[in-house]
Amino acid sequence: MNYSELTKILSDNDLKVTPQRIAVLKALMELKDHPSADAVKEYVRKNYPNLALGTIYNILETFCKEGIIRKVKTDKDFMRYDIEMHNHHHLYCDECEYIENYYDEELDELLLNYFEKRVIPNFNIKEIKLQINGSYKDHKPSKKQ
Amino acid sequence: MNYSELTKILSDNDLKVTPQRIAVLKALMELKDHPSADAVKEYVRKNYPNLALGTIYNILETFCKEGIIRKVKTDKDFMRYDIEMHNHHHLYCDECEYIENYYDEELDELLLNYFEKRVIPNFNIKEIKLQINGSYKDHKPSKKQ
DNA sequence: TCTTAAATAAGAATTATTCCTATATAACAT
DNA sequence: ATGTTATATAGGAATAATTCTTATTTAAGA
Ligand SMILES: [Mn+2]
Ligand SMILES: [Mn+2]
Ligand SMILES: [Zn+2]
Ligand SMILES: [Zn+2]
Repeated sequence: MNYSELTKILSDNDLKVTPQRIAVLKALMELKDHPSADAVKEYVRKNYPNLALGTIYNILETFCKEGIIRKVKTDKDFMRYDIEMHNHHHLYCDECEYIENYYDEELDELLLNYFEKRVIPNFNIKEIKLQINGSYKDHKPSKKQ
Repeated sequence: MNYSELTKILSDNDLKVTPQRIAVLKALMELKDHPSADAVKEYVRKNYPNLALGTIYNILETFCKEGIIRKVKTDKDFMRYDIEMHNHHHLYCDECEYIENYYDEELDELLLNYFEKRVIPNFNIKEIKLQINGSYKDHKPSKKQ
């Protein structure tokens, strides 16, 4: 994704185009595995060694508010972020920190149909995400993302 | 659940029976809404004002290791815990911190069948949990759990 | 080029959680 | 019942992730 496509994402969301935001946006796209703020920091500082960590948190929060990215739920004590906004679910590996996107339209259809019939009293469903827990048969060792 | 039932849970898991562990176990059962360590602290200190927060974290971690409780994934920066170990899913309210258990055997059956056919390459599924996001039509205001 | 509201850098502060260690105690053996 | 010992706890310090504060910089529009 080139510079003008990245700026478009920002200006489409009424955000000022700054080098920091572009760098964070690019990092989120390159780092496939739902990076943490720290992982984003490591990545962007290759090119912007002075980019403040506080700024990264600001930008991530702004992107969340604008719906450019989402937070990913984990059972660790740090947050991870997801720039893939198309409908998908997640495969969580038991043995490492890897979280993979899982796309399955047939499944989405199945769930949609199921919850059309099966109404949950007093609750208004907006979306359903699957956490698929398990392990990769061949999983790569991985540190904090 | 009475005292001897609580002690049984501990001794069945080869854990020493201490007043602190009993108190935390009881708190987890009384506080239905997937309490945080802090919520457990507030609850147990009604009866044990000196019970150390570090001890609560120790106990929660021990219970997790023994499979007495589980961590609940949220997109907040603190952990929540779940003593309900029967198979269930979660309803996450958009507008407050409430997380409700959702039991649905028909759905579990449906998913089981679906993923018997639909094998995910290189991934070994252990369990599937639904995060059902939405809002209660009549939702109670709620602070940090 | 000028203006200004908004964004950033740098570091302090806060919060959740973990670590450390002296003391206390549950479980078991005598 | 009492003594022994490995383990658990209290209390406080340390750590790590995140948020806050404020002076400075800058993007965007006039
Ligand atoms: Mn994803
Ligand atoms: Mn639950
Ligand atoms: Zn793995
Ligand atoms: Zn609610």
